[in-house]
Amino acid sequence: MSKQPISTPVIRRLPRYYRFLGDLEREQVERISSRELAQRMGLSASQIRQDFNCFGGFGQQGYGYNVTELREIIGEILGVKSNTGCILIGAGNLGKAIAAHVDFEKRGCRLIGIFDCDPLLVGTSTAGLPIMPLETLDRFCEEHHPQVAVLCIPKDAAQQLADKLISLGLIGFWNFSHYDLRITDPHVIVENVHLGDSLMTLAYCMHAPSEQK
Amino acid sequence: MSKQPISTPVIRRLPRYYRFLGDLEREQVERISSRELAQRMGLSASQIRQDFNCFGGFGQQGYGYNVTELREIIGEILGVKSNTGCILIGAGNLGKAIAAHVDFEKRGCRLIGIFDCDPLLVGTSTAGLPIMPLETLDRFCEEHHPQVAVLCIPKDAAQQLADKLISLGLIGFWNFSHYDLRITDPHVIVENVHLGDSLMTLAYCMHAPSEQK
DNA sequence: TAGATTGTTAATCGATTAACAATC
DNA sequence: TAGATTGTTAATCGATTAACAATC
Repeated sequence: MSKQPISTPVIRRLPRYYRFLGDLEREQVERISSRELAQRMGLSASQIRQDFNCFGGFGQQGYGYNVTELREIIGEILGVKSNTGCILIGAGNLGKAIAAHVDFEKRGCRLIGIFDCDPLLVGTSTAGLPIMPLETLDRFCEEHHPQVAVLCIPKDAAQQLADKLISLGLIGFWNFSHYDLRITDPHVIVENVHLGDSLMTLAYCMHAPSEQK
Repeated sequence: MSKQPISTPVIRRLPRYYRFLGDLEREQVERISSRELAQRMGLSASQIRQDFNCFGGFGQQGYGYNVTELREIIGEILGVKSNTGCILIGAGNLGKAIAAHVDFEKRGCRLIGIFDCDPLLVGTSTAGLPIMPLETLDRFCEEHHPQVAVLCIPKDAAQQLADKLISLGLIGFWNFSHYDLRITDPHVIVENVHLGDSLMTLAYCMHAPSEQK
């Protein structure tokens, strides 16, 4: 379907398209033109058409795009129907909130294990899953072959744990530790989330000479 | 100091520079060249010099940059010494985790109030702050003039609440609701955080034809 | 058919990279 | 001084925007 690799900006816009199309579906909008969608999303119509045409022509001249159909196609591209096994490591405040708050299933993921090294947490459960001791991680991975690890651990532990997880076969990291993982293996994908950076950006824009985004 | 507005990509890199320089300081590195820093951060040396020179020349030819000095300057630019009053609305899982996990102070912000509409939560406290009923929001804002609202509320409540908060004088939103706020007022800054989008991007990259970032 | 809107090519804009003179 | 590395200008690259022919 796609001939040349999709650029990062396009990829990052896909989940947002998917979200907006979901909203439109809920509003029972049947079809939408690139112009209308652009207006809603604060993008340009050109950009939207360019983006969609990275993957093929989903629209119809003179008509626009069918909302349901388009949403399904983008969902397909994003792999929302897959079932990627995820484990979460670090069941502190943030870990628990992510386990409870993020709808993994809707995004083609399934949270199958939560781990922590704190004996006080081990045995309790979050999001319907028992928190397991870190010592059982190896065995768990051998048995269940999770692909993604959600890291909610202190920065000092991150790199070492990531390396270990790679050796256990993990190939994706959703990293909330305050540390930028640097992985050499090109097959391993890392998504670093720095909430602090996001807050600082907001703070900067609020006080910058001429507020910009 | 700055003549023309700083571009978004540059702004988004500033907190990351600040973080890495903090690491270097902790490692007691005194000076660093753009080349070395680039290597560490996975950027190009050119880009780093360009970025810094948006704000003025902080380096010294033949020497490089003084780590402590540079970190202080970037901190200054980011406003880490300011004291922006923040309130958090929605003390569910995610709200509590953010209150507890994000170091507001280190980023020039101060969390001064937490609100929720759930009577079961009101009266309890998180991150050393009592959770207050939403009915007291107006009064609180009139008294304490917070500038930033952290929104950890359901998507349906977001836009309406944001509008109300703007009328109460708030000018910045750190928005975790699953809804892209669209604010017309150019003085109001919005930073939308979509954790779900981030997870989807990761999932896409893991399964995309040729994994890219 | 006429009107609308796409898909796609070309033009523009902006960000990154390369190069090098300035200078510590 | 010679070597190193910045600050800054020019060249390149890539993403966004504009334009328009194709077509529903």
